[in-house]
Amino acid sequence: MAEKTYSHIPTMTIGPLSEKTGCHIETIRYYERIGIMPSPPRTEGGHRVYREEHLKRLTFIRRSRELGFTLEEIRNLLLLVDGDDFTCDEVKTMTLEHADDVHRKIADLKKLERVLKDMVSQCDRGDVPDCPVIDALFQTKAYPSIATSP
Amino acid sequence: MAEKTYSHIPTMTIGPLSEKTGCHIETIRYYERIGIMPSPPRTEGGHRVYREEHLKRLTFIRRSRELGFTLEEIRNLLLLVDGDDFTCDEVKTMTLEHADDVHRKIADLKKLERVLKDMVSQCDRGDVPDCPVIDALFQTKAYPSIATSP
DNA sequence: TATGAGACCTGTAGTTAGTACAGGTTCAAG
DNA sequence: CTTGAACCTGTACTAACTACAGGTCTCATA
Repeated sequence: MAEKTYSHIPTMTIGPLSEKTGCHIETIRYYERIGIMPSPPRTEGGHRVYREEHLKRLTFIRRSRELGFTLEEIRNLLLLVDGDDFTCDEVKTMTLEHADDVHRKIADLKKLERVLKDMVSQCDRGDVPDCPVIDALFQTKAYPSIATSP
Repeated sequence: MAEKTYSHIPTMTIGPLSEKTGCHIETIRYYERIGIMPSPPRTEGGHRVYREEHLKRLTFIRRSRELGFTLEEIRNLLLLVDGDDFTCDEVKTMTLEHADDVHRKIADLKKLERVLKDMVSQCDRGDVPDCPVIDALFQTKAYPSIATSP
């Protein structure tokens, strides 16, 4: 009964980890390459063997990506988590900054939508070859500048 | 008075073109490389010489980019313009499709903003080490799925 | 125990829309 | 004629992956 391996701990290869997290296999390997996922132990043949902690970490990364954090931001969040001396305040600040970014992006896109709709509303005569949209695109400054955030 | 060159047509090198359009020089050369700007004539020494038509075309591209069209979409718009047998309808359709994209993106980002704000609103006790944001990020599905468009 | 399908491996290249050099040449003003 | 700014080419880099090619490992079944 006593085994020298950790076989009593549930492990998995990259395939199941991929299924459980919804991350593509290539993405998981990519995360390892760029250092936000640790290199897991391998089988003798070289296959990656993951444990519960890897699943947790990858879930965290995935979830953060879904929320639009960049990998750089996630890297920082993970540093805080790993250091385990972070304060809630630091995390809150980062999240609020990100929320602001999102907010700005929404505002930019709304302006954009407005301009596009305006342009289209000019052309309601169907199949004439003269096109107000094209005309507008040739204008240097037909509308107040649209500041699309990077 | 009769000159065999086109010196009576206003020309410019890449620097002034860059200034007038707000496109970086490298970007202009890039557009030429990928074929959405034509290769202009050159001086004997190899410097690019642009004319009014180049300025117009680049303005068109710039403006379209500002409006969030991809280079691929712009390529199509330019095909229509170049073919000069396009109908306003085709352009209108493309623009409306793009507007829809933008609309969806706005909706997605709004959901995102909501989730971020919700997460942050959980943590109002300042500097405790236990952080609801981090906790939420470790959850597989703490919120209804956020479909961030590609 | 042999075998074969399927899972896994590494490494490289491509995607989008540019930006940032290095190292060399040309232009135009004085 | 000189000099410094502007221009040239070519390559490499960015973010966040995705998509192979070509080879190896695993493990359930015969």
